Amino acid sequence: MNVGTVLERINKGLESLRRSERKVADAVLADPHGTVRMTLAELAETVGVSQPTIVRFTNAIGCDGFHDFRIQLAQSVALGIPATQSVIEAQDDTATTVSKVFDFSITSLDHVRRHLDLNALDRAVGAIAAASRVIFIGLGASGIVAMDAEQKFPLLGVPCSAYVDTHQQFIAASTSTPSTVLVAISNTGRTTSLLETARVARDRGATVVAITGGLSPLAELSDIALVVESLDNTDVYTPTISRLAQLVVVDTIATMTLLRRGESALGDVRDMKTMLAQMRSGLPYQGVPKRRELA
Amino acid sequence: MNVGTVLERINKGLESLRRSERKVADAVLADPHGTVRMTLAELAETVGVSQPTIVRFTNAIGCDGFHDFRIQLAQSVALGIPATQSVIEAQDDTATTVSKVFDFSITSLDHVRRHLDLNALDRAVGAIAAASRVIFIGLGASGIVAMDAEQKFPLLGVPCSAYVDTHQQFIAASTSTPSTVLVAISNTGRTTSLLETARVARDRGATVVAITGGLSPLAELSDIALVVESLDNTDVYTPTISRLAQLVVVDTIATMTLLRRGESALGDVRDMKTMLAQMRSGLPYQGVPKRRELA
DNA sequence: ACGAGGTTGTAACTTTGCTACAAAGTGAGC
DNA sequence: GCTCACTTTGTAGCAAAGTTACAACCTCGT
Repeated sequence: MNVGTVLERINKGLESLRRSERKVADAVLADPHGTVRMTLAELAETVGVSQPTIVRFTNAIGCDGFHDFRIQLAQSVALGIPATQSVIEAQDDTATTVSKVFDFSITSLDHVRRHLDLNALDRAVGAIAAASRVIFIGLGASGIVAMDAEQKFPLLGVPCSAYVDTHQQFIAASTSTPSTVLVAISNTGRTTSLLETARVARDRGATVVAITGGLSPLAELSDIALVVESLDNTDVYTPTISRLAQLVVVDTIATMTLLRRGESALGDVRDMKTMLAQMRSGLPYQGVPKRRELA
Repeated sequence: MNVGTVLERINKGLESLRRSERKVADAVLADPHGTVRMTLAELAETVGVSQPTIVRFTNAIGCDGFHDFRIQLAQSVALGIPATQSVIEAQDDTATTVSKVFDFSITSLDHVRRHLDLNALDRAVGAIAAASRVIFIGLGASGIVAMDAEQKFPLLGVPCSAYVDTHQQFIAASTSTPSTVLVAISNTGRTTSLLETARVARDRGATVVAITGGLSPLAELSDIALVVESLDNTDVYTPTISRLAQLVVVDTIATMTLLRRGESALGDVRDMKTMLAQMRSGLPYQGVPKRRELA
């Protein structure tokens, strides 16, 4: 019952509400921000129904009284109005557009945060941490995520590479071994060439990890499927949000891998950061920094 | 006074609180999630102070009574505990680690959403929409953002390219003209080579847009500075969050550019999405789709 | 040690949200 | 087309929560 944010639940349960309660729902959806600051009496007044009706409404959508409703609504509003309930329009001014784009991004991340399969994540980290070689593949926006991963994992001592070219992806998969982990990134999970490549890797005994937007052919053929639901709606104004969530999932895997590697890898990363800061400023190489004690 | 979320404000004002109020602050920070569900009396009980003290505390941190405090705290908690107040630790289990990484990402985006300079953004969009050529440059994580932009802007009819190699960046800047827009992406805003390149473009009359993490040499020399504060803390476990916010800012610019271009560009994007979906599935090219009426 | 300033708690008060019950509306069956 | 059972909505009183005025208490300087 209580899955998703209040706003999502109101939308979903809209049909099963009584007529007066429906009026309440409409009023809340019309101005969620305003509703947060209202008292029970005020809301009843503006909607034009009695106070108990409001309370019954809050119960109907899975809240424990008006108090609980108000808090949950406040939390929902804090994240923003999700893309499923809002559209960017041509007449929106700058502030509105910025709000909407950020709202979409934040609510999307919140959604993934709630729905990520922790068990699958654990297994993916285990596989990557144990791998002799990690290959990230993706096309388009997912290719960006693959390249981002390629920047991150070598820091942790995991030898890895990313390929955003279908031929090179195929070649890499063809040379994989049972100790290889192939991370295939695709929001649709249906891109033909990527599926072929993943099959090749699987048949060569590699572990295939999929980062994908839902149940899909890619998810099915992979050993470990990380489903990152993007809630991308079809509106063309809506920027491609899926890649953000994918990036954060990759961040999470990287962080967890680092945690497993323990203090030694941690020290390496610290040294790297120090040296990188010097390099950026154009300073000559000054030798590997002395290890400070750990925090 | 009321800048930032409640949790941030509590942390900042910690010193200026009375002793009993300080006890309240500590209790709230120790368990923000639990505090949200508490009543005034309960909180007073658990902290070991009187109810009016709680109320005075809420006023001290800029809330209008306990009610307002609870709502603001709920909103703060909904976004998550920011990286400035939390550290990923080796003993964290999977669920905790995931929460923390997502919390850091979401609170960071929320921070940018609140602090983005809308005026600068407007000017950046105006410049890009009017440009004959747009060049995105960045190194490391910011290079990823540049490449992401390169994927997005051509869809809007803006001719653009991204360079993640210092030499190619320099060459591109050297061939820029007054109708060129150079978007330089750098979290530190201090990387020597990037600064040199930006200066070249500026001296050739190009418009330089900086996407950077704070006031920095890069921000100073650019025509339009988009400051995207990242709140990256120095902890090595903390993944590089800056790039996420940069990506969303690029998304925002792209969306606003599309809005300015109007219906014609919009139709192009729709056609592209249709054709791309076919191509992904391995279907042969079936001709440009007929334009449907607009939503 | 005494008193002024600031700090904290007590108690009465106001507002707010909840619930039992009554009234009104709705629809099926005769 | 009327009646009866059931659902839906509102009224009114009540319990609980938050607020405020004031008194007691510390604390620090003289």
